Amino acid sequence: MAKDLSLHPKTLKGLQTEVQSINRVALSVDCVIFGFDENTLKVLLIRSDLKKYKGMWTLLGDLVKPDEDLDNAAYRVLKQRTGLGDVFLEQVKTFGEVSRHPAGRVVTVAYCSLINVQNHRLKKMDNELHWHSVESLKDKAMGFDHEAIYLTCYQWLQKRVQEHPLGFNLLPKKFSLRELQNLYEAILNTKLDRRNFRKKFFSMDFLVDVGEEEQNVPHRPGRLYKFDFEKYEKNKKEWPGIGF
Amino acid sequence: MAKDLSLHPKTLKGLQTEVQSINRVALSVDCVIFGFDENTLKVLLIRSDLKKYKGMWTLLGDLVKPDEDLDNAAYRVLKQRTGLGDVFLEQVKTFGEVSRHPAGRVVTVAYCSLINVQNHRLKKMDNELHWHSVESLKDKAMGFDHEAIYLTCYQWLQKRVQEHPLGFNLLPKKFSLRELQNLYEAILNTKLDRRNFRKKFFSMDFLVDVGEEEQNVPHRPGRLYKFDFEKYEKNKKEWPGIGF
DNA sequence: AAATAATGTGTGTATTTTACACATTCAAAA
DNA sequence: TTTTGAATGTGTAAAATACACACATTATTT
Repeated sequence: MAKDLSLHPKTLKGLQTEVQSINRVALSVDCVIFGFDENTLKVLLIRSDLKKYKGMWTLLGDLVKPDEDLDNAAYRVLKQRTGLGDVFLEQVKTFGEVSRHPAGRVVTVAYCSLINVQNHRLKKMDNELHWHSVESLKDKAMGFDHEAIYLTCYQWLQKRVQEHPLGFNLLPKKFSLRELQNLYEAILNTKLDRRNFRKKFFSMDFLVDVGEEEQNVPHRPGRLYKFDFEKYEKNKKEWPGIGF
Repeated sequence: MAKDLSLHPKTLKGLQTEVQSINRVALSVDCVIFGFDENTLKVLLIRSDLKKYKGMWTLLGDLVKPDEDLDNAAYRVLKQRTGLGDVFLEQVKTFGEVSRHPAGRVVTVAYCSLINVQNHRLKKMDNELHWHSVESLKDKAMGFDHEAIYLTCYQWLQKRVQEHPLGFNLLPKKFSLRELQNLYEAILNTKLDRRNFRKKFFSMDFLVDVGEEEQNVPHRPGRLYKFDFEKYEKNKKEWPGIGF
């Protein structure tokens, strides 16, 4: 049985013995990558090659390297799979059940990423890399504990998108209010009132009219806006108030 | 350089090779244990014995054992130090910077715990185990990256306590509204209006009058209430609304 | 018995949310 | 060219919620 690290951490050498002992686990990151396309919220998955999970879908992940920060590992996976850098990425939760991985103890840190799929083609070298609508995922089986991880991240997104301006990461730089509303409706799986939605976002005062209009829409084009981060930082309210 | 786990996970045997390879790290849990006493929010810390952090304070933690779930490891640490079981404990964030630990790569999963210190004596076997007020911690140095971990958990608590009924875990089963308000004021570091606070909590409709009054107070005693979890579950609102 | 200090209850105002209606503009169809 | 359709863009009233604030009540202490 391992000695207790914190109860008797007398010397650095003693600690090093502990740290380098058998008391170690494999550590991975798994990315839940969301995209928004055709008014649908989608998740990027790859097919599992493992016999045990034959035909099932899994999140994109990899082992964390010994000299690699967690965030960097997640960025690496993301870049590797999508070719995209400088995208939204945030740690959500760590899953460490002993038997969650058939190959042994693997603890995984789940990340949520939001990317703009506009003008983005997946690298088809990975021919089993596909977008799956959140809707369709209800009926699909996922390998490992990836369904639990995905659900955690999806619920995290649903909550988070209501209290922080994350959603814009899923849209092109310039977007119409209709697109923004479609996004929120897709994420929250609700219908929202168009006028109140508009009023809400204008009142928060971080949308800037870029003076352009939608192109190639089969109806009256809407104005295009961009999200102004500085304005948001200046005006954001600190006190949400108690309520539950 | 390690092979990519997800790009080529052909066989279980191959995976096992990866998982059991050098590609492993030490994993620990660290608990930010909050208590509420003398109208003050406090954190339980131990003094570091490490030379590098001589005299500094650190969180309570330990290495996760190879056959131990993360949550269980945190529970174990908590039980070991406080003697308490069945207490509030929730995972907050994982800290995995490569050089965060002087003894080598140690990734740690931070947990936040809320305990009721009423009628609770610390096990003085650990004579360097002490409560520290959140206020006093501003001026104290902490070892490792524990200040960052503590701050993350404190901010997490401040946000969380406003949207979920966590606070009750810091109070005795029966409490007065004044105690509850003092708790919120301590956590949020604000003054709240007594009448509106009262109205707020009564309107949420999960406080049950236990028909008793405060004892041994030097003024008119207040009524005692308890938190009714079932009532909360029934009445809680689902839609907080967009706003940031 | 008086003074003190906290509990317990409203009430009016401001702010925010919600429901809802109509005119405008562009594109496509006639 | 005109008409029609469909979505954009704006406003207003009612309802709900948050906020500021005052006074009577009750137990303890002097």
